[in-house]
Amino acid sequence: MENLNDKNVKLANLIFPEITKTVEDLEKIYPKRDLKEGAFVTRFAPSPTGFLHTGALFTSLINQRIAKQSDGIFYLRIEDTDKKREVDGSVGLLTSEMKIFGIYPDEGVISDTEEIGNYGPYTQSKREEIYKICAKSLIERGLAYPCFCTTEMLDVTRTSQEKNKIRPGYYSNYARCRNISIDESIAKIESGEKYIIRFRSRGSHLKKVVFVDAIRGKMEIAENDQDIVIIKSDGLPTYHFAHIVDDHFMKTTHVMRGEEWIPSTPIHIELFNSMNFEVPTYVHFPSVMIIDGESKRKLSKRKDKEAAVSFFLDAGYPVDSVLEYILTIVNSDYEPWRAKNPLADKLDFDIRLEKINSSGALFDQVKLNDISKEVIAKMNSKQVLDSVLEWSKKYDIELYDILNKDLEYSIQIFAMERDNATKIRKDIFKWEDIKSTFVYFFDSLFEKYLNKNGYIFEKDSKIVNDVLSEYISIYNENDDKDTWFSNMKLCASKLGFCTDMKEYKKNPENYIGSIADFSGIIRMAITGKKNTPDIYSIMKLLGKDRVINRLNNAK
RNA sequence: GGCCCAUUGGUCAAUCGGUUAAGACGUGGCCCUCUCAAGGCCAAGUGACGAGUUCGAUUCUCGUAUGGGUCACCA
Repeated sequence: MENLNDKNVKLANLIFPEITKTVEDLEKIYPKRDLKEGAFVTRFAPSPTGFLHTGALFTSLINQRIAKQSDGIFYLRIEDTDKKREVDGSVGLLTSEMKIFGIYPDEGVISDTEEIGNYGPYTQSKREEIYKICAKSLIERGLAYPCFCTTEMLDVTRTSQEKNKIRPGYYSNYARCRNISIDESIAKIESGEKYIIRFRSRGSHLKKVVFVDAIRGKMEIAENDQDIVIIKSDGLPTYHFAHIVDDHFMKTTHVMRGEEWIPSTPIHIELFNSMNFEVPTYVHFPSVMIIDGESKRKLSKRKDKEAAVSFFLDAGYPVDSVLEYILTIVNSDYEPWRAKNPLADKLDFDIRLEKINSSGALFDQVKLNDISKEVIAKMNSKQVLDSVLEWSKKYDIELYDILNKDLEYSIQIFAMERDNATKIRKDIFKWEDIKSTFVYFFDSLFEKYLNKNGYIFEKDSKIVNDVLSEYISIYNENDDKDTWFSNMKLCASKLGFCTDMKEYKKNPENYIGSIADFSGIIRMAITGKKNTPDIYSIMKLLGKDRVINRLNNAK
C-alpha cells in the first residue's frame, strides 16, 4: 500500500499545492534536544475553552515536576484546533492561574500574547503548515486520502450501524472513499467537490497493540482500524493528528494525560508509526472524581464548582494547601514524607510515576481542609496577615479596609496562639472564614454581628447580670494571666460557681455552675461567641475601655 | 450496547505469596482544660463475589458483579 507513485504525488500536490517543505525539512528545523541522558520532556496541552480545571492542575503539576526532577523541559502548548469551542481570554486565564500555583513552563505559551522556545509555534492554529507537510507526506505514500462524504452521509451510516449492532465508524467497507481511485479523486477535487483528509488505517480490530503505560504497565488494546479524519474542512488538524506531529517535533518523551485518552492511544500509535516517528512513553492519569449522590463520577467542569481551581482561590485556600493536597493524592508516600520533613520545601519531594494509583481518587474537601490547617499553622502572624490582606483585597474589601486601618493591631490578632506558641491554634483553613471567626476584634463588624445574632445568653437574667457586674468590679487590665484567672475564680466562687472542674463534675448539684460557665458568660459578653481563643488574650488585645464597654452593654 | 480501565475500612491508601492487613483524614470515647481549636491516648471500621494455581493468596490467573471512561470534521 505504501507506494510513492506518481499518482499519489499528483494528488498530494493538487490538495496541497502551497506546501513545498518536506518532513525532512521539518526534522532539520526541529533537531534533537540537547539534554542530559534520561531527561524528560513533558507538556501540558489544554484547549482554550475556559478556566484551569482542577484535574488539569493535577496533570500540569505532575508534568512540570517530572520534567524538573530530571532536568528536562516542561512546555505549554495550546490546542486550539476547534475554533468553535474556543473561549476568548482563556489562554490568559489558564497561564495566569498556572502561575498562581507556581507552574511556569520552561517553554511554550507563557501568556495570552507570548511564547518562548525553539520548538514553536506552540499554538496549534499557528502550525497549520507543519500539519499539512505531514499530511501531504501521508498522501504521497498512499496513507491518507481525500474523503468526500458529507456529514449527513456519515450520520446515515452510523445510525444504520448502530441499529444493526455493528461497531460504528469509518472503517473497512464503511470507509466509502477509501477505495475511490486516485483519478476519480482528482477529478472530484478539480470539479470543486468538498472534502477532508482521512488517514488510511492498516490496523485490524482483531489484533492488539501493546504498549507500556508508565503507571499502568503493559496495556493491550485492539488496534485501530478507523480511517480517522486528520485534516478537517477548515484546514486544521484533528486532535489525534496534531498530537502526534507536535509531540514528535517538540520532542516530547512522555505524554502524560488523562485516562480518557486510553481508548484512542491505538490511533496515536498507528499514526506515529505511519509517520515513522518514535512513539513516546504514555502515562495516563486517573480522573479526579467527585461523589454525586450514591455514585462517584469524573469531576465535571459544568456541574461542579470544585472543578475550577478558582473555587479554591476564591474561598481563600492558600495555594500551598491545594498543592499539598494534590501531592498527597499523586503519591501516597507524600504524607509520611511531609510528616518527617515538616519544614522542607514540597519541591524537594520527588514524584514517582509508578506510585501513582491507577484508579480515580475522590476529591476530598475535608482532607484538603485538614491539610490546609497544617499549612496555615506553619505560617507566622506576618505571613497570615499578608495572605489575608492579599486575599481580601480581591474578595472582601470591607475586611481589607478594616485590617489595613491598624496593621499593628491586626497582626496581633493573628499572632494570638500562634507566634511563639507551644500549641498552635488550627481552626482556620481558608481566608474567607477569617471575618466571621474574628468578628469581635472589630467594633464595626461586632456591632453588625450582634444586631443580627444577639447574645447567646439571656440578656436580662439575674445570674448574667450578677456575673457581669461582679466581674467589672474586679477587672484589672494590668493583671498577668495567673492573677487574672485567680481573680476570676474568686469572683466566681463568691457567686456560687465551682472553681474546680473535677469537683463540679462530681457534684454539680452543689453549685449554680462551674468556672467554665462563669468564664463562658464573660466570653459571650465580650465576643458574642461561645467558643473563642483564650479569653485573657482577647481582653488584653481589646483593651480596658472596650472590655468594660462590652461587659456593660451585655447587661 | 461494543471496547477499555479500575476494584483493600466512610475517604485517601501501604503491602512487590507467609503481616495481629500500616498510616492519614473522618467518626466515637477518654485525658488535658476557662470555652473552642489543638495535643495525647484508645476504639470501631477494610481485601466486591466465585473458581483456579500454590503448602499458603489481598497479592498470580480466569470468570461474575459493580464503578468509571470511551466510541465526532471535540479535545
